[in-house]
Amino acid sequence: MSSLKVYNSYSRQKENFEPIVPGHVGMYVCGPTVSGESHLGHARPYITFDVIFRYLIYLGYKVRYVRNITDAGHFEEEGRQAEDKISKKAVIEKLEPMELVQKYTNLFHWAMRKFNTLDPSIEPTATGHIVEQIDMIRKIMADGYAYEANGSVYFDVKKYAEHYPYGKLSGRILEDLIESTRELESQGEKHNWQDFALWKAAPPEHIMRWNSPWGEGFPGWHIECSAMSTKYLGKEFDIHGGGMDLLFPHHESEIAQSTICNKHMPARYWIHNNMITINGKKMGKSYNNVITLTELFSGRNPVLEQAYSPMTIRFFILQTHYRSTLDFSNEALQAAEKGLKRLWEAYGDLQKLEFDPAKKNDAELDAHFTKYCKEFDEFINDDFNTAKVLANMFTLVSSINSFKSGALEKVSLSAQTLDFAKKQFRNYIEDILGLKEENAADQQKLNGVMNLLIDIRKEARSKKDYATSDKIRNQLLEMGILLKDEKDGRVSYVIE
RNA sequence: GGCCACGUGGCCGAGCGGCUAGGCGUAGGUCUGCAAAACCUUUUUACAGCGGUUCGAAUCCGCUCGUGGCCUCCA
Repeated sequence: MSSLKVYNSYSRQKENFEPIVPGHVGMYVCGPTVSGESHLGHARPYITFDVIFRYLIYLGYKVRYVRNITDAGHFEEEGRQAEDKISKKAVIEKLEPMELVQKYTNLFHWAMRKFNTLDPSIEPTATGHIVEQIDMIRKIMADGYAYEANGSVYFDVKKYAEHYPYGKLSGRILEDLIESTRELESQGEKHNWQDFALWKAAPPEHIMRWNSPWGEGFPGWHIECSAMSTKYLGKEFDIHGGGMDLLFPHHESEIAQSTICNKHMPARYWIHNNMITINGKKMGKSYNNVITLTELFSGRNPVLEQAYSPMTIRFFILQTHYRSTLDFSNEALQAAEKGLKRLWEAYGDLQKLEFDPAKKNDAELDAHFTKYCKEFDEFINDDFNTAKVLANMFTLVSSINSFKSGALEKVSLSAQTLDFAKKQFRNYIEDILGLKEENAADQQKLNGVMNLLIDIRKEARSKKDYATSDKIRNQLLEMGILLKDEKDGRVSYVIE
């Protein structure tokens, strides 16, 4: 069997995956900022890394998957006034900051469950690790790579770049950065424009604030991931993941901080997923083109022609390689919906197939099935190419349907091949790709059925055909569905 | 302006030097009281343009055009 190869953003090539500690994998993925509702773009990394997590487990690794919750909020760009997005919005909504954070965290978890993602092993919050962050900043200062200014602490990028390969991950050269400064913003209290904040002094109106050796303030954006990944995964761990848009400055800064503090590059393999676009543009708050997950599930957004179920979206994302951009469109989602349905039905049929010794074995067909099923391993090992795995499945779907329709009635797979195919399909569809039966999506259809029954019952009652009306009500009750005649004449139902 | 990706048949999307990607759609057909659904088959100048390397290029190199990402919060 082939071995796992992953594309490492740091080296810009595919590398054999070899964990630091045999049999164990530590993986850190940048989690959501819970200052607002998650949108389709956010679904991509968490589904992508869920498949990676699942596959590593499938391979037998003991995986510790750490995905943080950024609940401390970050200050805006230098030059503009520092502001904490979370506390700003909380004032508007008249909520406690932590209340707001809790609300969006819950919503995020709800959506992740809908997507059938496995829970991370640890989901640390930034606000819960202020102490660790302060400790880390102190170490960096003690080493002389950070300086204090008016209660804020900045990382000295220029000094770092003199000793370490700053910019390697994102393909940036410090000199270019200096030259490419488009606007001559005042660098203020920073020594150099490229320096980034480790700690920011909080202005009086800032609600989220903590005591620190440098006065009241809040942590800089990048330090939380360095602190939490170090705490739970160690000074060097296997995989660090996130969206491509985090390459710079976020991950570059993380590398710098951790390298100084821990005397070690934090991660061996950097894995980045590409963006989801809409009309060719990245989906993002600043472009004002987001479709939130609740809108997607309910269809309540003007650009949506219909609601799309979580599994449709998961499948849609898996049909593309994670490092390619993926453009949203109703047409593409609808194609995914139909494709998933076809795959799922054939999968069910396959599991029901029984070996029939009375039928003639077709060696060629046997080889065909074996080859295509074996290739699942090869493709997923090739930098998690879920698109190719799915393509192979669809090729076999035709054959499976042929068994069912009778076109291949006269022949049969060998017991061994059938068994292998069943196993591979189950392992990949359910365990690795994380697809599941979608009862929730059928809720709408159930509604239609119920309304039909309710109408029939109404008609029967109006004709005093109580035998029929009672039959409907009583039999539904036996199934656990209670019809309720409301006072205003409407009929509702409850599933018990 | 700097750095980096990408440009595949009606649409979406694999592809990493030779061998069928796949999905959706289309067109035939099977099934069916009718319809829908489902299923089968069909879709063999698709690879932005122009050069080059090679026995052979969508795939490597160069140039041109186009789109996008990062450089600022961002998955």
